[in-house]
Amino acid sequence: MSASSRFAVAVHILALLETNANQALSSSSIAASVNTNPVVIRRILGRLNKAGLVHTEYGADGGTRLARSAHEITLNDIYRATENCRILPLHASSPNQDCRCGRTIQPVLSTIFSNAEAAMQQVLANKSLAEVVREMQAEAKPQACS
Amino acid sequence: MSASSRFAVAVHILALLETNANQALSSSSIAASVNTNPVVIRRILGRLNKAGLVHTEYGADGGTRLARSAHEITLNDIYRATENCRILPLHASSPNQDCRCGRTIQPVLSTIFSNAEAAMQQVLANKSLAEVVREMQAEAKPQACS
DNA sequence: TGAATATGAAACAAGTATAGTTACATTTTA
DNA sequence: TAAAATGTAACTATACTTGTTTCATATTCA
Repeated sequence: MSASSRFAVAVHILALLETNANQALSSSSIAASVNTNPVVIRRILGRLNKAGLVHTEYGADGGTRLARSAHEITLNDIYRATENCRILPLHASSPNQDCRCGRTIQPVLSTIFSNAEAAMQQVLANKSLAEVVREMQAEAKPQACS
Repeated sequence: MSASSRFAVAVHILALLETNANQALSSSSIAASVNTNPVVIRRILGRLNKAGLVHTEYGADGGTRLARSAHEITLNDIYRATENCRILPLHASSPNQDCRCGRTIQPVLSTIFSNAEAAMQQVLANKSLAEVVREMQAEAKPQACS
């Protein structure tokens, strides 16, 4: 029932693009930060491209940049670009339609599951990429203690 | 990772137990409504048993009953009993710790993902099994039209 | 007591998704 | 034209879920 790690990697990629906004980054250089294969990065960049979150250029000196300001990208934008499925799936095979319970459970659950997923996405929608980058910079600094 | 339908099936099972509260149900009869194998049902019942949501008895005339009132069982109780993992996973392998972004992304994401998951579970916690059964009964009746 | 009926658990197969890798065609720039 | 980059296909390994068979164990009742 879990999502994939694509979402986490996608946020990582976009945070990296934001902190290096002066240049286009290649999939290889991104892969070095994520610690994985460049093709894995390119697969995720393909989704982010299709969603209009990044802009990629071919060729020598090519690479990827953010397509819009980090203030205008929410984590939910990234989530929807990278994950396919309902996070709370219904039955694998259809319940027995000759049973009253089997007939009625799925429409009821479908509504509830949609509401639950919407609540999760609302939290993501309230967090921008810019905020994430700011929190990462705070994380990098030593904490003041009392 | 493929998604698990255990949660949906577990709600189905418990709704069936509630609507047949006068008798203990065998895994075979439950399986007939869910349209699957009795062993699949017993695996899920094992989790529900461990969580204290149902009570199972061996032997002829055995079977499973709700361990407490349907008003006192929330969908989040069922969710936590049946699903293991974080719903929004972090990176599959640890990012590059020599990169500032690689070092700081995971603690930041971990907090955000926890908040998002908590919002989802809050929706589930606000819905009792009794409400689900009521909605299923409403679903079974023909709708009045205007 | 012994047959019948349950559960619990182990073992296995099939299906599906992810993550990682290699390889190669294509595009762009110098 | 060479170099550097993307996009994509194909393959492997891994992991999880679902479904299935099998069998030991517990309980009830004739």
